[in-house]
Amino acid sequence: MPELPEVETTLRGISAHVLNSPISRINIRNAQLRWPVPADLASHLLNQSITQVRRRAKYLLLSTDTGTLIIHLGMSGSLRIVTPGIAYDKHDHVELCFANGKAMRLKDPRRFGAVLWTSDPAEEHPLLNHLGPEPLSDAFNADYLYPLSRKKNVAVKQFIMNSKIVVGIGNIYANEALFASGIHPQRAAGKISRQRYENLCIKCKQILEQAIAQGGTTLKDFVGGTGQPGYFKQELQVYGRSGQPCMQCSKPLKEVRLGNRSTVYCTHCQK
DNA sequence: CAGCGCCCCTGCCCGC
DNA sequence: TGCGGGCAGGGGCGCT
Repeated sequence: MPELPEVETTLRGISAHVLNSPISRINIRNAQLRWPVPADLASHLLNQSITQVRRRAKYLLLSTDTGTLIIHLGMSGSLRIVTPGIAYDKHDHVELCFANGKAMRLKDPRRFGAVLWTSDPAEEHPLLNHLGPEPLSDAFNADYLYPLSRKKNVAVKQFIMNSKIVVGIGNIYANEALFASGIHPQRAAGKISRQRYENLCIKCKQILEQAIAQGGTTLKDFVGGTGQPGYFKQELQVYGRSGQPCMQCSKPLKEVRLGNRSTVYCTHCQK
């Protein structure tokens, strides 16, 4: 999936095309996602314009004057801007057509994504109201992270992948940030110094920003809003490189499973 | 209540 | 070439 950089890339790709143009038609081709796509979407959106597009965690928030369309891309979702009428892909679920002649299609083969509507401020939605800070915000720093980590036995990788602690850091970038920080992914969160957390925060930001600059990471099928793949894959130091030589010390990278997610690290460079 | 699996689903890759 | 098994970028939820 789309981790934060891929969602941010999608946001930037779709924004200009979907903003401030009345929605002329909505096609729900397959309502089955993580939750059913609301059948009454059209009643909220038809003839309305999207006045704001933003991201919170990995949620895309498209707001009109009366509410917000919440979109999550799950593991395999992508949004594309197309010309209405071109052939649908097999797993195109939802299409919004705009008066400007563009259409936005959500495709999600694995259906772990979501399309929801809320008439309340989106941040108050139950899926969003408990979320931790954005990793690229100033609020994400050692002053915040270090005290939270005290007495926590959970592995640091799981700690930074917990959206109540900080949002948007998924499996790829958790692996990468820990490698860049020289921190062993299985180290207990509570046993890491303030200084190392400071470094970890900086590395998280650097890696996420670098990935955004490259249009995200395309492993298999991710495309940004205008159909382009991301090029950060070639920058990956550890993710997907189990058994291959460490880029720093050449020792073979090790892989373990942590919280059911593949975890790759260097036994020599990460302590 | 923190923490841990399970599970939702399709597709792809690997080994036999 | 076909098929079964395992695994994949997320995260809500139920159970202990």
